[in-house]
Amino acid sequence: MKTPNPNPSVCSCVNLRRASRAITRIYDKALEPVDLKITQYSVLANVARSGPLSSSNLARILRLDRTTLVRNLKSLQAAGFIEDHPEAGDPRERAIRITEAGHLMVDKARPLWGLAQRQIEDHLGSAALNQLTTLVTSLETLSDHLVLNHLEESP
Amino acid sequence: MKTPNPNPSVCSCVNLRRASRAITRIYDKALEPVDLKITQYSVLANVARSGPLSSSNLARILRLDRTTLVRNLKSLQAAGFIEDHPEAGDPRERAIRITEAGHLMVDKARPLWGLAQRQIEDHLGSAALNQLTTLVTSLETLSDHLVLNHLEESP
DNA sequence: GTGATATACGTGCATATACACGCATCAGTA
DNA sequence: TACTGATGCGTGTATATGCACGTATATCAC
Repeated sequence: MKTPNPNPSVCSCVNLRRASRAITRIYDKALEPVDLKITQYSVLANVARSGPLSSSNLARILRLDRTTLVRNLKSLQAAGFIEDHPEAGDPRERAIRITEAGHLMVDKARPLWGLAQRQIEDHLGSAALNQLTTLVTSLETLSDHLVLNHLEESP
Repeated sequence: MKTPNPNPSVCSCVNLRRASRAITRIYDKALEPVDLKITQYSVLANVARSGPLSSSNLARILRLDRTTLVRNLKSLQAAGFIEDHPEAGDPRERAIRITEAGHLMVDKARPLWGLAQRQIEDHLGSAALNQLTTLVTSLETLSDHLVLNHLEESP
């Protein structure tokens, strides 16, 4: 008999990371038919919804490190799902926009994402999902507080 | 004015990944003085507690892909915190054990980990932490069900 | 206009994550 | 004994994550 399902850790961080890996497996599996990962679908769907925007702004929306996002965009660009053009106005800014192929892919992937989402809802229940959204906000707030406190070094 | 704190996503997976990144920042920041990441501390503390064991067994305990663990162990081994020796008996198995330096590091890191843990407990409350452990178990069970269903291909 | 500060962007580096392979060995079986 | 399936292990490849650093440009104060 092998170890079937080890208990949660005493460490909240380890538990959250475990939960994150588990749910990622579920969504990645659901998106397998269109050869997308949930991370890629998430970025693509966001660009589709928001319209052209800079990588910095997109990173802020996704709460993702800007440089991480830049690399994640690379695979989507290589696949032809997004474009990256210099923007008129501020020459530093570049505008990311979705392509026609990108739109088609989002339309194909959305129902698969919905499948995973429904599986999660059915299995966890709406109460747990609400608690999850609270958890995200709470942790991001605390993180901002603890990690980004180089703002008030009262001179 | 910049976007301070975007709302949670409609996607539970994206939300959990965001939460995972946020809490990882908090613990990594706490462990900064000893130059360890929470992922490394987690592995090291587990090896310290469990005693010598194979990478496969450790991966099962941590609910981590075995090949992922193998690479994570590399940095700990390079730092001299763990050793990896062939085991008597089955020549395929190798036994991972903590070194003296590893023990010292765990002792130095534990209070820093405890600091982060307490910050999380204070900020989230014990109810949320209990819900989190439920969430982990629930998601891992579902994941095992959905992803590892190559066991019953009723012949 | 000049200088300080903030912002936008990319790259180098290190680590984390997991799937697909291949190799070696063990254990059960014909 | 030879075959077969299960198990333990490592690597190749791809993606994800974030910090440190450097470059270019805008903006504000003077």
